Amino acid sequence: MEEISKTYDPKKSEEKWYKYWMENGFFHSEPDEREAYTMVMPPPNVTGVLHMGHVLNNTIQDVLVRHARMQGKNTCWVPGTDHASIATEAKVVALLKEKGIAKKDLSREGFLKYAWEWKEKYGGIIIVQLKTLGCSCDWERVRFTMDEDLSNAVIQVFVDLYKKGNIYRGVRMVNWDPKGLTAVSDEEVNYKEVDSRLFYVKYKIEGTADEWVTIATTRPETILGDTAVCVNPNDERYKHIVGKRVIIPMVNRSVPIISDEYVTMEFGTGALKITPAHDINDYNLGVKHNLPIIDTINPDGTMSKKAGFYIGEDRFIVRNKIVKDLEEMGQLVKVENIKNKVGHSERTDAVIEPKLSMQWFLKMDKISKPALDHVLDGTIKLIPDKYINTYRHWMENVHDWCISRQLWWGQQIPAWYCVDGTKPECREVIVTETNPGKCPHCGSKNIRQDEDVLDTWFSSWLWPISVFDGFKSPGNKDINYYYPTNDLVTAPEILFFWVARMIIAGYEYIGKEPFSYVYLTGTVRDKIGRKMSKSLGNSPDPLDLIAQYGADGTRVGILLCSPAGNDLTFDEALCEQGRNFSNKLWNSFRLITTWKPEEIEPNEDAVKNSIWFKNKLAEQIAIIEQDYASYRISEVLMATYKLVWDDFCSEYLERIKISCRNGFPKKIYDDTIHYLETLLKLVHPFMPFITEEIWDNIGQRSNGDRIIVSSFPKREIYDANLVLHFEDIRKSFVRSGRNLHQQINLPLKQKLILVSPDPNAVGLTNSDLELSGSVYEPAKVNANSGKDRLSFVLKDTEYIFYLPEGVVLDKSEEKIKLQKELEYNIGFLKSVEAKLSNQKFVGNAKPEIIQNERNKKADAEAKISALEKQLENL
RNA sequence: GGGAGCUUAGCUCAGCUGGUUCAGAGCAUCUGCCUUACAAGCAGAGGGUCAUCGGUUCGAACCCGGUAGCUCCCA
Repeated sequence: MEEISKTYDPKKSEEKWYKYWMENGFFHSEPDEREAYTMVMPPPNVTGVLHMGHVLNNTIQDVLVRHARMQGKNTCWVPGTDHASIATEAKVVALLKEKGIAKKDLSREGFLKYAWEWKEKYGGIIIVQLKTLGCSCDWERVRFTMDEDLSNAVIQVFVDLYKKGNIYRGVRMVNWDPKGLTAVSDEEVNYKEVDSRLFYVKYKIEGTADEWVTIATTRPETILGDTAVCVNPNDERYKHIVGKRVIIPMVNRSVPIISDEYVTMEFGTGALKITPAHDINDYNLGVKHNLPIIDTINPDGTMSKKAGFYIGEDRFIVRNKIVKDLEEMGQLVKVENIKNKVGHSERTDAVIEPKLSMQWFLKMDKISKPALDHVLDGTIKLIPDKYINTYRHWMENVHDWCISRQLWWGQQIPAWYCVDGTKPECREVIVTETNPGKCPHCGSKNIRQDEDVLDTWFSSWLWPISVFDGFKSPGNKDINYYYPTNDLVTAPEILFFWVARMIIAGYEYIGKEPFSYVYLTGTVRDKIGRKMSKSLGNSPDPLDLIAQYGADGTRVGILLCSPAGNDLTFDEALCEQGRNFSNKLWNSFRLITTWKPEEIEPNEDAVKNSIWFKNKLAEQIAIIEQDYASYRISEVLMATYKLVWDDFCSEYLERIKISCRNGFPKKIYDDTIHYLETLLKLVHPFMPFITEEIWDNIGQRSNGDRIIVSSFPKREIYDANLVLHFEDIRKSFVRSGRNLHQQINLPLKQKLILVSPDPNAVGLTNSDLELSGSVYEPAKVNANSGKDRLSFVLKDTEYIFYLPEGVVLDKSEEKIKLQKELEYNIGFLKSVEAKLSNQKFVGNAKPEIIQNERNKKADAEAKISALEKQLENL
């Protein structure tokens, strides 16, 4: 065999095995008689590049999929991308701008041509990047939310919901993004605390010479659209002016002073200016009090003609200008610095402008009911379940969903308007899947399709159904076999945006939940707790990490610290730990290859070591199985990590090295290979590449004999006492012997001479003695008596060692140590005795608990007497 | 303003039904080692008033209430 490199080289294996898996169709799924395990990937934005959040999310998915595959299930992990209308359109607009093309100079078709070109060229890079991470998706099933079939499904659903009366069109105050030039949903607005100024402006009361009312506002530019001033009816200060009118400065409009309990008396002056066109609360008050609406701001955030002043100038520039003008007019009373929360667009970060416009809405009250019920009744489980509260709260207070977006990139709303100028009485709205050609009401051919497209979430909420063509051909083989899917792995931020809506669609269109488990991952943060983001530049490039630590190392790095639902502060050192783990595994394999099995009988020591590890392995497999069942993925990883490193490498292999020093029995060799193979299987979901590589190297493998499709280790009966004995006796003995060496600064090579009791009597073996740095030679001591002695207590038995010749013991240190231990044990005994003499404890506690205390008492007493004897000996 | 959650070692987190020495793990730190698989390693060690105050209980990190700090959601 050629020499194996001292360190594991990920580059060689990663490309090789990914290609191999693909070529052999291990990722691909077709319905068959096996149990299905299905997962749909949360489709990343087509504009995106791989970031740490994706690494976390997709690694967890891959672990689940690989585990299920090894359990013999027919696994199908559907990848894909989301068209992300706002983000993508912004990207394309920016690219065109660079080329000197303005969007407004293009037709819809012309723009979409560029957009598709962009998508083909740059879109979905992220999907390819997932391959380097080792994701075992079914690439033959990759989907895009604007694929023809998926788009048709969106249109079909829109028409269906419209016909059911769930979709309506209405004027609403929407969150307008003046940069993206579109409405965004409530959920896409981030409220950020910012430093603002609160301006106090006085309005003259109509018909008086010098009576004024002072209002406070953070947005003086909206004064031009004021249509009332409102005070609290209980406010004594203003009772006398309710019903009078005030003059709005600059525009000199006369507006009423109204009263409403909505107004907080304590804020500002207690008098609130009302601008129904530009504030959601003002709008609601306006509706209530029948106030006129004056829209003074254009879609791009500049002042409109209706404002009368500053026309065409930006709202923020106007804010400063109007303040100056008001000051000159003597109507600015004072300015205060305050902090307030201002809505920003999640997509463009522009300050949201509340704006009235005609939008399409989906009624949520009835349709969302099953989605709430089935999470509460446990049909769908959220992991961790603390999110149920949040989910319920949202679903019980759900708002209608604004589904129209003023964009071109996306599914155009299938609504046509009759716009025939000659027949003004016909304002027919026709909602239908295909262009009706003419108005069914008046017969006019002058009809125009709605310009807007649908919210991207209106596509992705259908994802678990549409990727299996459940709308195009209901009841087809795929949808019947794969739906409901099993798990969904996603971020809590989109629990409502996406998860809740998928559940709604699932019940509405299939009558069944889209998935059984929702695993919510945490947010990846940097070392100082900031969310990792492109704009902050605080995220490492995952591809760099993979290049540096290997895909396996990176996967382990991100999972080491990521319990479900908790944020994780990512540190590159974790990937280093992952890489080191690869190397550990690699070297254990390298050690085994140096062994040449012989047809000899193993000695007792070797047999004992092997039996111990067999049982240890079984014990841990049971724990791992349990952890998988409860989705404690990072616990699975940690258990596996320690099993490989501590138990297999540090204990088992080290002992076997000793017990098989004089020839390697085939029986033990075979056991060891079996153990390694079992461990590789346990590790495989986390580290697919290195495990396949080692697997391939430790045997003659046929083409189908690959770890990726091997069967996951199953729970077996094991002897818990045997495992316990190893920890309590054999391991403790070794540790104590080593400690004694450390204490007296004696190298392990210089052996302590054990004189009592017989190690065999308590089940110690040669490897225990050697690892502890001792030999059992009581005969030798007779000649040496008088030498210094060391001792320790192991399970209430005292072990006495003699020092090798020429080594002198510093007794004082030893005494101090023993004294300390004695004191601790006396204290412990006291606490146990106190418990046992407490009548209430004895009367109330369960019998087994009391027995336990009695055992503790006996143990402590034995230990104390042994320690006292030791001290005497010194 | 309303609601939810969190606070355990220097860091990141476990701790499931209140009861074994239950105060844990990994990393980091410190000490000693280039011991023939691995220094990306080996062997040891130190480190916590379980945020805080009170209550329930024979017994509380765990259950209940108050307080402080942090996070998220809704307005």
